[in-house]
Amino acid sequence: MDYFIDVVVPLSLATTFTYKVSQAEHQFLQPGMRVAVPFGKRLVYTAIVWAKHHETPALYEPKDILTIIDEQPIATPIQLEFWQWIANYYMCSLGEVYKAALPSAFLLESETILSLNTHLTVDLSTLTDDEYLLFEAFEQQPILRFDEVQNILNKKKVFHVIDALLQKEIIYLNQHIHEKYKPKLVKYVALHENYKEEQKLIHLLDHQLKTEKQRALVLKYFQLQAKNTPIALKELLKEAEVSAAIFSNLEKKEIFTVYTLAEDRVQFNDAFLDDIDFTQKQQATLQNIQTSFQKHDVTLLNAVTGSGKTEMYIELIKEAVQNQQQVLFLVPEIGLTTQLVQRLTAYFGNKVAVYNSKYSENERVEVYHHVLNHTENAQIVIGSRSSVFLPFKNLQLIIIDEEHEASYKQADPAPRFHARDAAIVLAKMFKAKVLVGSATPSLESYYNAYQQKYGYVELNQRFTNVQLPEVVVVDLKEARKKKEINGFFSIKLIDAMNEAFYNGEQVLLFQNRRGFSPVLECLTCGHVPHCTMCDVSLTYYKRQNYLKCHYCGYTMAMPTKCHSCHSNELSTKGLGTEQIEDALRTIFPNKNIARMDQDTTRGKFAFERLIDGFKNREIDVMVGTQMLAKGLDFDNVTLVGIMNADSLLTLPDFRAYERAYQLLTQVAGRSGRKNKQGKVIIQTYNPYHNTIQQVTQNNYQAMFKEQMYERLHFKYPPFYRLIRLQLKHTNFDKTKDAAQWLATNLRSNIADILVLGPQEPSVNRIRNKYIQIILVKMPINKSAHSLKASIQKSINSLDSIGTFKAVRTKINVDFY
DNA sequence: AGCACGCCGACT
DNA sequence: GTCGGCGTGCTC
Repeated sequence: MDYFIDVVVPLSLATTFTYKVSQAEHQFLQPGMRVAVPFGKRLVYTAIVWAKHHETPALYEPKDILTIIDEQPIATPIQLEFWQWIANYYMCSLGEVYKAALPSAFLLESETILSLNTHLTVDLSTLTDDEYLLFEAFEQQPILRFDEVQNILNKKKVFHVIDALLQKEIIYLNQHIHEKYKPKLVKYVALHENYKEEQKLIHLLDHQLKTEKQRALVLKYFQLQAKNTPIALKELLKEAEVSAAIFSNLEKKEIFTVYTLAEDRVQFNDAFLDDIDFTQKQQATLQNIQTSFQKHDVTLLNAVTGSGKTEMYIELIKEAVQNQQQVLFLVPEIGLTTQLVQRLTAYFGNKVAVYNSKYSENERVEVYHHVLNHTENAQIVIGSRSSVFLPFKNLQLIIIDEEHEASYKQADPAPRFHARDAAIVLAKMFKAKVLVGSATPSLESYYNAYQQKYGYVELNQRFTNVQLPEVVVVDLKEARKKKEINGFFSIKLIDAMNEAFYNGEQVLLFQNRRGFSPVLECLTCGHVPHCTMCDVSLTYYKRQNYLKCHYCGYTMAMPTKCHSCHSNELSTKGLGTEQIEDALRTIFPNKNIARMDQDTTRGKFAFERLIDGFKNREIDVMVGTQMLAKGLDFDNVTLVGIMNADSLLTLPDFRAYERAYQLLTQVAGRSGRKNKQGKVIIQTYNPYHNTIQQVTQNNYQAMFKEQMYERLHFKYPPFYRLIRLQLKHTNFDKTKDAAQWLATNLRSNIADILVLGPQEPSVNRIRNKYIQIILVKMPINKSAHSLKASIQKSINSLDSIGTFKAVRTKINVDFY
């Protein structure tokens, strides 16, 4: 009998691949274990075992695997089932899910290593120039990596040179696989065994220590030893306040020895438990959630900002933790959750682990292992969307905070999954409970609650007598007419800022655009500089004095003359955060002004530094983009200004009004503090716009009703499922023809769906590739599964047409 | 997705 | 003649 395994390779390929194994290997291997397999001519991939069987493939000769990597599966059966669901639902390959699901350090790199055959005398006259050059390099250094060869020959295509040397047996080749994960080693200190006996110890203390510093070091050692935990060298030196030189001296004299242990990077200080002071209202809400969980697996918690949502979460987590269950706490963007992590660790100490892409690979691997082994150290995982892929064993509670956030939906690369929706499916597999929370729920979730598919709990009272802020709308047209305006700032806004400053309070200003101004225009001929590779105008940055593309990052120096007519009358149009910052400095020259957007929060701690500066009240005004809206709690902000609400209302997106409502409400929620009502000023040219009115009246219901009507009428979610197909190619006509062909094919072959387009997106060229969009809508009550299969079929036919092969199709299910 | 292979035009 | 550009096909 022959033995085979089917494996998933980390590529975007639709099928699994079959390899041959020995009987012993077959017995040992289980689905979820990693194996290294040869793939194609010279690649090695870390594949994951999907299935075992005895069916000999008819059409090809299976290769053998190279090695087994794991002793135990690193993916659980539930995970593999979950991967399959993601691949089916979001129409992508298992390989793409596999790649997204594991920390990339688990996907071992294959590295080709070339070594010199030292037993051979080489006839140099038979070598070409390149071959000779490479041979010389080998004589210097007998082992070379592939990329080193590329450097030596100073070109990319080096295979033929290597091949030639391989043929002549001058060099040989071996695959070298290495784990990327290295545990961090920490040096610990122990007294040398010479001093185990008390006699000698006394002798040491009395006679052998020559200096005060040496004595201090040894005494501190004994002091720390009393705690009965390993003593880290670093800690000892710090506590004793001596330098490393003094220690190494004692080490040489064989008084101390050093040993190393692997240290977990992910460590927090011990918990200090604090009882939460619950208002009656909160107590009742908690009760309501628990009652709702008895009937519904998913419950929506609609809680206004500042109502003590987090305390509610903590209580629920406490219960799960007491029962040894695992908890997943999903958050939209981890950079903004430092405050949350601090609060949870205060209650649960080391039981809390954080999992997100901003942490290092090694930290991710550690959390993964902790979850896999169901250790205490990761009973509660706070994480961004990728943490739904962790290898949970006993997951019983999932909390999804700020559930309406669009960043839960992954856009690129595949799998283009929605973490909220995926988490709900995952919960079903575990029979776990899900709490989705928001102050401004997504229409989808609210509708689910409305239809009683989800349970629903409301908490509409703020925690500590903080009233909801007063919202004032300023009509910019009117203000301009009456000359009640100073640049971009209405007099009302300036007055309110002055009042806040007078009271020693802080101000947040929101503007949806970064840079100085999004358009540079020639006043003579109207020419606007565009990105050379994308169909967008370049954003002007005054500080750096350059123009930058927000799609591909291309920059060019600020022109002094118009490229088209050489006029030097260039003017900026439109408003970005940088320009507001500048204008503020002229109006309030002695106030501290800071800016928070993608451009100022680069680097690991830039964000924290800004937040800390603001918290410590070193900053009077913070100008920022959406980032300001995301769950930051400042206790001294009494005024929030929205520079121009219209930019939110004119976005070409069926969710624009919903998003505008959510964003404005969230930003507004930053205003107000204990015992003082906050103020929000919204500047707009459309003061009577429904959405603006709904925000000022804090009327979610009205927004919900209006938008649901629109969604039903124009056939959008939650009544219809959306699948967005994007076609991309360097040739405009080819892209368009392919899109036309596909749209026609979809229309004629699939009943029950609506096909819109093809159309060009508002930015129709990115990085020199043209884009066409087809939007497929299907009624929510039709079986999505078979319709998706038909769509896939159409795309496959497109791929099989010669001229359209090079056109890339991206599928985005539940497009956001 | 990578990556090799093969075909074609552009240069030492 | 070789180099490198791009289109095509394959990966167990």
